[in-house]
Amino acid sequence: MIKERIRQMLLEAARAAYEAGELSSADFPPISVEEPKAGAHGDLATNFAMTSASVQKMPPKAIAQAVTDHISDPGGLIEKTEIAGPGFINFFIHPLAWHPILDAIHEKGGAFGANDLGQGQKVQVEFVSANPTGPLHIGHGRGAVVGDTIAALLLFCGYRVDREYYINDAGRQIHTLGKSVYLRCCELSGQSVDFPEDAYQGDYIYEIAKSVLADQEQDILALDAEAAISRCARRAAGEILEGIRADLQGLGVTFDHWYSEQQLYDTGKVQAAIESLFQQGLIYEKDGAKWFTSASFGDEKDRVVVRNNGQTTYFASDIAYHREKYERGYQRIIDVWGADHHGYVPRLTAAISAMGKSPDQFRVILTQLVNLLRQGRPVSMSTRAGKFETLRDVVSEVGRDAARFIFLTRHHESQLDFDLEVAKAQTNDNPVYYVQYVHARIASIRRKAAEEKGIRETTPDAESMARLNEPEEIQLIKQMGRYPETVSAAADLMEPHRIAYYLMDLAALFHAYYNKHKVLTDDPGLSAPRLYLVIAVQKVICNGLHMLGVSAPESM
RNA sequence: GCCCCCGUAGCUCAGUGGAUAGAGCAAUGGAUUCCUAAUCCAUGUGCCGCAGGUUCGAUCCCUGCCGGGGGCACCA
Repeated sequence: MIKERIRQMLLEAARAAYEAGELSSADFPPISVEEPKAGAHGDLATNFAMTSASVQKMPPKAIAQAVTDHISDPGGLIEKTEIAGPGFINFFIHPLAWHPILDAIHEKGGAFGANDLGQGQKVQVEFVSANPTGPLHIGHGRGAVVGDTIAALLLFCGYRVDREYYINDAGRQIHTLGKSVYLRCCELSGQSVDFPEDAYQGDYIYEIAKSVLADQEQDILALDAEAAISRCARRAAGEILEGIRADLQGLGVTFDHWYSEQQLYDTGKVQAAIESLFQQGLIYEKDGAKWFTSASFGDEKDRVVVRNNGQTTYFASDIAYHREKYERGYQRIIDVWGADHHGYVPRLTAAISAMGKSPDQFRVILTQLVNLLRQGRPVSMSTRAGKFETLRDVVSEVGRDAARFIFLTRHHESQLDFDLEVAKAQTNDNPVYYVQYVHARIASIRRKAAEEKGIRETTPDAESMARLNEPEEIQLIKQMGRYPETVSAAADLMEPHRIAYYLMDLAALFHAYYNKHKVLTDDPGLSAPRLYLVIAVQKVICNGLHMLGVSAPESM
């Protein structure tokens, strides 16, 4: 808010300077006002003079001088300005000018930092979408948390957001799953079976086989093999999906829609999508297969949608699925995938271009892989042997809050080392507690104020607010003032880790303040504004943690 | 061979064109009669992988190379 006012003042000053003949052009580039890294350079600074140099045909320092000479500051916001370096204009803001941020936080509460970037657009975030052929692993957990948090950010920024899970319940993998279960059923009933290597090896297959055998309604072994496999497949996919749903719920992730691939086939939407592309002349036949001309939409080659054996590919149903998404009225579509699918992006983007949708209506977020460690050593993740640490195991070992926070302490396109021991440690290696502790500490102060000190939570008058002038207090307020722009940047760039880092920074400032200054003093005129300050901190911490799906405890 | 991600302090990582590149961990020393020590304070370390280019200005953008990881089906 202060940044915006400075920007306005600069613009008016530039105009005034031009009218006074001190600038040669009224053509001003967009004015950027940033916080300098070094405190000695003031609270805010602009490079306006440098970016205007070529238009004005003047040295940056002369432009800076002309502009600063015409700055009008009736509100007394600015303590002083200076021209420095190659032509920066630095602003030193009056410390008390930051105080309105506190009022905004108290007024808006949980809505502080929200904006209307999305303007009510409908957006769908599709994430996880793991095949229901086995339990979720840690990598799925990362995708789940990143997707969930991106959805939360977009919601906070004025989008109408739906979270969706796409169930790959059609096709070969499901058939393989059914076969795996069926063979285990046979094995458990004493038959000797040849269990193929490409079948699912995990112990969970035995569990499902047992439950199939325990089902009294129908003797699976009496059916012919294909019918039995199909029955096993349905049953297994259903059970596994239930497990996935439960695991995600354990991570605090829930979906608005679970969308079935099989349903796309059952309702003829896959055929319709292929037909539509064919009508557009974008599908041709070659070698007995049907190809989509993805190369003409930026992919490196054309891709098969119907194989020469008549079966459609996964790509075909994905085209149909995304067509369906737009038909459901989503203006923006976001897919969160594991980075191992990155090669798939160009062809789906091609398909979406063929639907006449612009690239900014479709975005794929790729999450890089997670290395699961224990005390710095890799935990074996041998899928072949079917033995691996599941997401469920991890969450139950380290807890939801720590798991979620750790997933968000890296840029999603960086690989992540997830160390189980670190995740459990209650040290600053594990910053979730560091941030939560702020919330708990302030809750404790508030209890103490009410119960022992008899200090009421009020909106202090101007006179007592003026006592909120310690450097640590101003720092805290300034940091809280950064929350709205952090939220909009995180949403815009779909980088939820920015919120996590923001919270760690805010927490550090609070802990330092807490150690240096007492909130509850014998001086009511001082305690009241300080209480007002720390309650604001607590609200912002709570907002941010809530955004990340992490709890904000009253005590620890 | 082609594509994607990464390369920043001893380690793990922030830093979407600005001035003197930051944090945590690790190391050393200190702080608790006082609102929760899961906290704080002090002490220092960098050819921002390399080489070009664009720019008034590059860790950031472009090109090439080097190193690490992942992906390249009429599989999903």
